[in-house]
Amino acid sequence: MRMSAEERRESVVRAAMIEFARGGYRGTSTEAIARRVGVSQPYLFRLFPGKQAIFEAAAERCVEETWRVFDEASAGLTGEAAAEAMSGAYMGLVEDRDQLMMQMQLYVSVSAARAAGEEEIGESARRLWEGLFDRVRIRIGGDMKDATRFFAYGMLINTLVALGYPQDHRMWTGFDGCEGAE
Amino acid sequence: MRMSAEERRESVVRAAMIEFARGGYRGTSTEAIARRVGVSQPYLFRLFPGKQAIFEAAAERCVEETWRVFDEASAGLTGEAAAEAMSGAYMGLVEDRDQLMMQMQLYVSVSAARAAGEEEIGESARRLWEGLFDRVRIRIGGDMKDATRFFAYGMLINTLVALGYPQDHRMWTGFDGCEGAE
DNA sequence: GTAGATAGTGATTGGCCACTAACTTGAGGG
DNA sequence: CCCTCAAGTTAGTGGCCAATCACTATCTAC
Repeated sequence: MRMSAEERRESVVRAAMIEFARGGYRGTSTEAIARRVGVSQPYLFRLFPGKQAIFEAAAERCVEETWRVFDEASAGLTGEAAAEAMSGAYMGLVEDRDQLMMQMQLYVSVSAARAAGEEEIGESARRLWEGLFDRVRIRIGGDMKDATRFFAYGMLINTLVALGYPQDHRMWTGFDGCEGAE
Repeated sequence: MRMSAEERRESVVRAAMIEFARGGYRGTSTEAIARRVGVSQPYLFRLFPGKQAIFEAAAERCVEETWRVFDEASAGLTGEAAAEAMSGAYMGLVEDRDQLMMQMQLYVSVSAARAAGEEEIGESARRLWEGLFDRVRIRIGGDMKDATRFFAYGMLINTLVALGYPQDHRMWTGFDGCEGAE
C-alpha cells in the first residue's frame, strides 16, 4: 500500500492517462484520478502542483510510449520497411483506445489553452510533437513528405477510433493495400 | 434586438460554434455563449432543451459548412481535379481556426460521451462523418482509398492547427507537391 | 385598446470541483 | 523505545455553472 512519492507519482501518471483519455481535461475530476490510483484526492496535490501538471505529465508519457511502440516495432529496420512495421504497430494500438485518445486530448487541450492565452503550453506540446515526428521521420528515411503521410494516416486512425468505428467497418477499408501508408 | 426564436437559434448556433471550438464542450459555459449572442444565459434554455443540444446543433452545422466549402470549391469538377480544389479550399480554412477546431471538439466529445456510456451520440456523429466522407468520395471519383487519403491529410491539418503551427513552419512543408493529397 | 402570444430577463439554487489546512499513521535508525 | 520524517487522510472552502422559476416587455390581431 504505502509507496515512495516517486512510485506514487508514477501510478498517478498511469491513472491520469486513462482518465484524461476518456474524459478530456475539463471532463476529468482529480477525484476520479485519485480513485483509480487508490489514494485520497487531496494527496494528488502533494505529488503534483496542480491538475494541469498531472495532465502535462500524462501527455508527455503518452508521447514517449508511442515512440517506444514505434521504436520496438521497427528495431533494425529503415525506410519503407520501418514505415510498414510502425504502421502495423500503430494499428495494433487501436485495440486500447486510451493511448490514442490521450493523444487527441493533448491536441485539443493545447488548442483550448492557446485560446485562453496560455502559449507556453502550446510550445511544450509542439516540442513533444516534433520530437516524435522527427524520430519517426529519421527512422523511415528522413523524407519530409513520407513522414507527413505517415502522420496523416495516424491522425485519421485517431479520429476513427474517437468516433468508435469497429475495425471491420467499411471506414477502415481505405487503408488496405495503401502500401507504406499507415 | 428582438428576433424570432428561429433567428435567435441561428445566432446561438453560430456563437456556439466559436465558443465550443475554443473551449471544448466542458470548457465552454452557457454563459459564454449567451454573452456572445447578446442574450441572457437562461434564455438559451428556452431555445434549446440543454447544453448538449446546443453542442449537437453546432457540430452538425460545422459539418454542413465544411461540405459547403468543398462543394463550392469543386463545383463542376470530378476526380483528381476535384480533390485538388477541395484540398486547396480546406487549406484556406486554416485561417479561421474555429471551423477546424469545432471538428476536433466533435470527435473528442463523442469519444468522451461514448466512454460515459452514451452511445447514441456516437451514432449521430458517425452519420455526420459518413455523410461528409461519402459526398467527398463520390466527388473525387468514388474510390475508397483516395477518399481515405484525402481525409487523412485533413485530420493532420486539424492537428497542426490545434498545435498552433503557423503556415510557414517546416511542419507544413510535407504537404507541398503532395499532389492530390490535401 | 386590449387580449393573447411570443421574446426576453433577474434572481436563485443545488451540485460539483480544484485546492488548502490541519491532523494521523507508520516505518526505520540511534 | 521513541523520535523523526515522509506518506497519507478527513474536513472544509470558495468559485463556477447548468438549469429552473417567476417575472417583464413587446408585438400582433381584432
